[in-house]
Amino acid sequence: MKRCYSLKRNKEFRRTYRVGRSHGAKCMVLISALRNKGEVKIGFSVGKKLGNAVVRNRVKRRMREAITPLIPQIKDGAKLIFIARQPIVEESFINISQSMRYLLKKAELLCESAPQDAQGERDTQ
RNA sequence: CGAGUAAGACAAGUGACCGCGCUUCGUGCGAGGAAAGUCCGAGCUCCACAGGACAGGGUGCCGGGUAACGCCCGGUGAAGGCGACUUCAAGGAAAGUGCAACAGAAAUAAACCGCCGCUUUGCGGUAAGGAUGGAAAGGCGAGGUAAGAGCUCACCGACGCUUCGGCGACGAAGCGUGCCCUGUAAACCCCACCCGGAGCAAGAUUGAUAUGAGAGCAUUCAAUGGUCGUCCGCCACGCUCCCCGUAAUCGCUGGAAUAUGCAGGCAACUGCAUAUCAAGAUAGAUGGUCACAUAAACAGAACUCGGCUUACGGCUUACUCGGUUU
RNA sequence: GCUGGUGUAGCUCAGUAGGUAGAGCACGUCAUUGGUAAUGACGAGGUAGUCAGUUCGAAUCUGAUCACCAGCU
Repeated sequence: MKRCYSLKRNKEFRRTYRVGRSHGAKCMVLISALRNKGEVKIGFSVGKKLGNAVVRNRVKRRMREAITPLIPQIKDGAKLIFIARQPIVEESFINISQSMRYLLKKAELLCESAPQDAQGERDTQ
């Protein structure tokens, strides 16, 4: 995941929290806000309760790696925040990326196009 | 074989595909021994080139090392352990002040009981004995005495002096003093030495907003600020509350650097020569999936170094004690 | 990253130039009441976040460590 897709400023985080709608899964929560213009921006929030710095970094890295193949399919102007929950620490990579797909589908942020979907399927294998 | 003591290095690598940051654009480089805690010491930066006095803080056996240190090395002394070995904030209590609960006759100064003597409602001598206590007037034995007492003597301890050894802390030997002052300085304190303050969110440059709006106080002194706690001294200048705004670049990695060899030193460490350049992010990079029998502990750089402390995995070497066998 | 502060009974807090650790609320028992509340009496509950050190003796002094809280953009 390139740096330019990441959600950075505290202000943007606050705006997304205020405007966005939330969807939950077992190991993470998605907060999403759809704006008309702009690029896709994705932020990750990993709280201190999950563990020490090594654990938190690993969670962030795996979440970033899981979202990367999905970025082209996300609608323009989407601002996303993924909040990690305790079970993600023990979760396998495949489950993480599947639950991300599930959350994005639930939030209706994926573009509907068959070949990209097929690509996603191949990735999960 | 068991129990222990000390020291040391390593704590991940290779390949495939897909990624991330830096970039001299080349498939070049890319977390640790503790990156951690922030407990010390420095570099660097700014504040009056940091001035005076008083506070305040730190260190505290000796010698050496170091840019510096509260760190390290080698010694001395004390304490612990059968031992290998380990630990120690280890100056001064005769400069002064304070504190020592309870118990005990008595706690820093002694006569409550006891013992002895006498001129016996008492007076005097006496610290050998007396359930306490952390600490009770050097210990123990002999002589001595009315009873006792370093009163006298031997040994041990303490203190002082001299000589010798050592750079020194100190040690050894000899002589003398009957021994007149308990503990606590990690209580205040005294002595010696050290410390200006803040910290990369330091600070510099370029922008933007703009001398912003409202309320209160003051308009000579003063007050306030300029990074010291107080005073002096110096400089600047209206101050306080509240609302709005606060971006980018640099600082940012070549350094008391690392590796190897030689030399000096018991060692810590130092000198010389050669070679090398090895993360630099800014919501914060080092990853994901798989294979190699199998990757497992503690753990993630944020200005940089030197230490200390704490967390933790398996391994190697040397030594000590005990048991068994030869 | 840097700088401060706090840990004492179930809860909220006292107490410190070192000497048997206390208050209020809450809890238990008894009294009071026809019964409950309020009230009164009695009682239980702590080794002071943890581990070392100094001291005869540590909640208090010193060091290390753990947890929590606050401030600086």
